[in-house]
Amino acid sequence: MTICEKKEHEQAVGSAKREALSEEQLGRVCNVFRVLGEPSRMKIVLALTGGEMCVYHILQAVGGTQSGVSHQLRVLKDNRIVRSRREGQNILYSLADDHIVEIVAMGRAHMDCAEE
Amino acid sequence: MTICEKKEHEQAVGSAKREALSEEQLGRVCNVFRVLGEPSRMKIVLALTGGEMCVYHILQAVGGTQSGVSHQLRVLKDNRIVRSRREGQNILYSLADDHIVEIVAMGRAHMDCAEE
DNA sequence: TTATAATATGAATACTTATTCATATATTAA
DNA sequence: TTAATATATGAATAAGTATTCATATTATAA
Repeated sequence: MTICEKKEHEQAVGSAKREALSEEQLGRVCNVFRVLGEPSRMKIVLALTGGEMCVYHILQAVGGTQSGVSHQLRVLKDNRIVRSRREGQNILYSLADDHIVEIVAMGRAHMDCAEE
Repeated sequence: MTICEKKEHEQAVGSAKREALSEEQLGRVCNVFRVLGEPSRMKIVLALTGGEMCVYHILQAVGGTQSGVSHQLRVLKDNRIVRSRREGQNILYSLADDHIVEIVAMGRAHMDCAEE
């Protein structure tokens, strides 16, 4: 592979390098997507679109094991996709912010247009 | 774990189940995010935000090996994140549609607000 | 029609991460 | 203060997948 000398490409390379995110920023952007890219977690996020829920009800909504759902909830929380508050014996989970709703909506839109 | 009888939760469970995506739909939504959740691929996508590029220039922009980038490009293409066209000896890659640009922009926005 | 350039691909390996199992913590009720 | 409920967590394993290496394919130029 020697050289492709298209001027537009070289400009694009230049701007790509200038505007490149730091490793840390890149990691943070990717984390949001990586976390949402797992069906078991996406199910939880979609369930929470309907509003705040305790773990017991999340479990009813998405299925699986208590331990599994709990682990996934922690990943979601660590990555600020969801937040939680305690109410008595229950911990109530909800989506962390509106970005999440929008991001998921975009994902669904892409899914629809990517349908074969 | 016996019973949490909050009426709102039960409604949320109900609507979550009614509106649940099929396994196949769920898989498609997740794929978009899973693919974007890998730094090596996100770098490529971000590079292509600046416009169409051949593999050689993508390689210059993101680093890594030729084989590695090529494999990642295939994953991106299979999931309709990018598309490609041949021009002589070169294959030119570009983002598949505007959804991608928007999804990535949202991811960045979430990253910013999730900053500690 | 051979050589070279540009890109793609199969197989193997190395990493990452989801899931499971057993157990721990925290809250309320008795 | 003991028992029960609700949720979380550590460690182990299993599953998935990124990366690498060697090689194949496709297009052009000599």
